[in-house]
Amino acid sequence: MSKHYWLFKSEPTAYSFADLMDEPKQTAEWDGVRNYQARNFLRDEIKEGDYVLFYHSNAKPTGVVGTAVVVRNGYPDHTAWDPNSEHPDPKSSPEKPIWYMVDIRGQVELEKTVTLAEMRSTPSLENCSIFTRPRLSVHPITYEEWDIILKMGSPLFKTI
DNA sequence: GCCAACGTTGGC
DNA sequence: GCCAACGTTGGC
Repeated sequence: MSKHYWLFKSEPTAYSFADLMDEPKQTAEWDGVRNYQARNFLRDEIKEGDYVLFYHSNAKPTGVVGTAVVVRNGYPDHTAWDPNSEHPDPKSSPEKPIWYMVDIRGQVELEKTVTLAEMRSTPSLENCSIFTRPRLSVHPITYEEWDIILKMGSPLFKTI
């Protein structure tokens, strides 16, 4: 059972990495995903103990800002059948859930944001899912990509 | 099952 | 605010 690596996108005006770190136990439900491909990852593949890069989209600048770890496997997203939630879906119900979420716990804020522009100009990241599948909000990434991005965001660590 | 229209994401 | 790239919807 090897760990897998993921990149989760969030608009910081909606939910930022700082918001996650302000939660009790730095833990939150990753709710509101309403895309089938991302849903499949959340429901079937993302497991407790997997690592997550937290990415800010529609930000200045956009990029990876921190890390998190998955603390609960996929389970039905109850906000879908709450008409007062931000992403209601009347087709989903407790009996027949459509959408899923995991819980994540914030770990470390990067020393510096690894911007999308920096990642785009890094040849070893050219096959990264964020470039090959634009607009997806949950991406699988490789260990190599995880490692490269973390080092880009940790210049002090890198020089030790 | 095809595909046009429409909606959303998200970089710029 | 613009718009490219996709995903979804619904008529046929």
